[in-house]
Amino acid sequence: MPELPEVETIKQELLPHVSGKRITGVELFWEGMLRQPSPKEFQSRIRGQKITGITRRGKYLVFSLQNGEWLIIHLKMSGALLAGRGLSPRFTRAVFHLDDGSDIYFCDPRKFGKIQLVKDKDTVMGKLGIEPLEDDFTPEVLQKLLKKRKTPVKAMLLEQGLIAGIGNMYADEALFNAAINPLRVANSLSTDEIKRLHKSIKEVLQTAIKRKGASISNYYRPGGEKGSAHNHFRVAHRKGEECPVCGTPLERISIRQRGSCFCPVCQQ
DNA sequence: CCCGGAACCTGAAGGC
DNA sequence: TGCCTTCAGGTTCCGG
Repeated sequence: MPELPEVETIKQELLPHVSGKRITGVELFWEGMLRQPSPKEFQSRIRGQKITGITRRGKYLVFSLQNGEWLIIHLKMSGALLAGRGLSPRFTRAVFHLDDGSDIYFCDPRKFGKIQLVKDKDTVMGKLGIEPLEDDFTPEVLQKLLKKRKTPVKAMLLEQGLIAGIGNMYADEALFNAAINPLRVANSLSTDEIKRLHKSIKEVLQTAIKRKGASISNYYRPGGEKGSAHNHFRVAHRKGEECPVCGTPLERISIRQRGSCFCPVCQQ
């Protein structure tokens, strides 16, 4: 499922396909994915616009258009964007036609993904928290975020208004690498634990980007290839397997209705 | 403000 | 083999 590393990979690999191209039309096969404006207005406002760039903010993909508007896509659980010509991928919910004859297909079996066209991107993303891979995400910043919180640290890591882009898989991986139990109350972490967690978050995300994301569920890159990050997961989605450090069977518990895999020995 | 839980969705996996 | 149930989880919304 697309989290920060997957969305970052899609951004990088989609950019050469769309940069400088003009959108000649959009077909919508399921209108529920469109958050705003109405389908007809969306299609008329986006038609003819040149795509000038793509950025990522948290798990959002942000296309900048020549007229100053923003096409914002969230892939949620199962969304994927494929680039090609004359394809008909399964679960296609929308197709963007470009002026070089190529198409961008938005495929999403679960129909959770959302598309919107806005003039002010802050109305969508203004409440997002800090970007964990930027230099201003320091151990001190993390300490301040943790201090106010009485929730389990795992739940806190998933809050996009605090840190933007971490999802269930990478939260589990970061906590394991920092040897912190996911149920630990956020404001109870020691300075040393916060330093370890900060370092682990950066490393886990950077490494996953190098591996082009994790192809769990429906994640595909724009060319149709999978990522390889999931092959290197140490605890995420590995319930019952042996802990890579101590050999103890990994456990899985539910925290805020999210499956959380961890080692009961290494993460006390 | 803070926290937890339901709803949105449907393919895939597991049980019998 | 096939029907049925359960599970998966990012975000938004709602209630305590």
